[in-house]
Amino acid sequence: MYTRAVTGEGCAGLGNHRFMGNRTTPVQFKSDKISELTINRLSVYLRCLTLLSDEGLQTVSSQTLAERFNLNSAQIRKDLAYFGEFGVRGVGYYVDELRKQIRSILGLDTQHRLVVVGAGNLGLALANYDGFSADAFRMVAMFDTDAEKLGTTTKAGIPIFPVSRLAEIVDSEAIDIAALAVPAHAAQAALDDIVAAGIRAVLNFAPARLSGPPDVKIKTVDLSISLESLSYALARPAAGSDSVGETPDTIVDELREHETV
Amino acid sequence: MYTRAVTGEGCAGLGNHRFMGNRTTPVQFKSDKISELTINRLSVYLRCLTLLSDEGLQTVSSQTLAERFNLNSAQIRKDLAYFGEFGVRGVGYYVDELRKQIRSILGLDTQHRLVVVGAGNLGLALANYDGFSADAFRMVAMFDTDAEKLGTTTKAGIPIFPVSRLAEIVDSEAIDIAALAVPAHAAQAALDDIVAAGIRAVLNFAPARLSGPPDVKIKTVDLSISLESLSYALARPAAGSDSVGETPDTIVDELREHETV
DNA sequence: TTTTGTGAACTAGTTCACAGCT
DNA sequence: AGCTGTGAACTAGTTCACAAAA
Repeated sequence: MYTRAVTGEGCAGLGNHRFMGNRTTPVQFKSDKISELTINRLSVYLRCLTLLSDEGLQTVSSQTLAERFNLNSAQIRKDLAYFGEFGVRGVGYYVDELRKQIRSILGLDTQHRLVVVGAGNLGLALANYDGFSADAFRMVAMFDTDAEKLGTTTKAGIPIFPVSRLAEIVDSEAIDIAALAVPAHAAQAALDDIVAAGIRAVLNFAPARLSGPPDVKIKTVDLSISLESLSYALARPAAGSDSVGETPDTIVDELREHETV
Repeated sequence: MYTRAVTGEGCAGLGNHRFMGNRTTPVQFKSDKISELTINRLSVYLRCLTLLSDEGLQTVSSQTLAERFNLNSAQIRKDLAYFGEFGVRGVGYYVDELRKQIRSILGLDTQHRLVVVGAGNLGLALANYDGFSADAFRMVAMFDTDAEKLGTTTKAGIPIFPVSRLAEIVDSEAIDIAALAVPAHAAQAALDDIVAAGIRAVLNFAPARLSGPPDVKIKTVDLSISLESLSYALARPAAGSDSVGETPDTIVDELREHETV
């Protein structure tokens, strides 16, 4: 059901930003519960727009954007419409303006400070990973329990601390987000430490179902599940070989409450 | 025209298709088009069952399984029912029997041989990652274009070859699956090489939309999108603080055809 | 014109609730 | 009795198609 937003009541004022949010909440939303799928697509749109911007494009229609990147134009419009009226009829969207809006919606206009818990292969790779936007995300520290690793730094110079100092450093370094890269059996305990330290957003790489308070956002990236679904696809030569079967993107996922394993 | 960009998985029911798997397809399926969501949950169920098996449990009902691991019992039954009748009324499911069935469905009863293309931080971490079941997945080789890395091996002893030898090694080593861990701008070219070498299943870590033939299964794990959705959650203190908001799982995702960026 | 924004229609996915088997 | 397997009901997400704006 289309919440309130749809019933035309939404004269919440387009474009004007009310500061309801205390912290950094620039854009006013028309609807409350926006799907994770929509949010993920926003990231995709942002990436596409950046490419177009680099090409020097000033404006783009949902139609063109969709054709260029194999998206659905109605979906683009609908996704954006949840957050405001960013387009101009007869023209399309102003590329740089829309990029700015999406960055704002996603909270990418403020910098997030990250730590990685678990200095194994994956944790070290994440800490040194240069794939995400450096101005929105800054890697600050790593934590591990292995005495040999403590006091050292990664190749990129990220220091490694004992987990016992997590709360202290989260506080002093204003850490926002933690990536959890410990073995499955240690994941719940590590998550508890992370939550106790005051972090409310966790990117979990442990193949485990974790439980945390409802206000902590846990996004799990499960490599085993991903690989196993490839295994399934191989076992089934079927697939959509019949038609143009396309499938855009999709995502990872998130969960909130209780959860285990 | 629906064509391109769709979601979930392939196009809606159009042509009927295939026959069941020829190769290693032991279980007979009742339905053709099974959702990616269902497949991902199968992996979760398998993990849960393994835990129960380790605890010595012989049988388990969907009810018990759901309570223990915060799943939905009707969904468990429905997911399993797509593939056969594995339960016994009045009893539940035989744990080890069901594990075997799920492994078979997911193709985990045959070993898959993997390569990683891109020997950067992430690629090396993947090659050495010990998180996935060693008997279903075997890491065989890595590929890179950086002359300095060639001829060396990873900590775990995986050799690194030039990308020019990809087709040769895929063939001689019977490689099944490739993980793609190169920078976004090089991803499409690397995918083309992988496809040309005969691989039909790719785990893509590049934050790029890739295009390949329809019969090649590409599963993208996009760390940037994951992080950005956490950023969104932080920007919006809201969340489901209102209710017991639960959100089961969800997944990564997959795509098939053309795709860019 | 062109292109947005959006109700309505449609499709996919989840949960309910119960007939029927053990 | 206990529990599966499954149609039916419901909820979520996507796509259509068009009125209204520029």
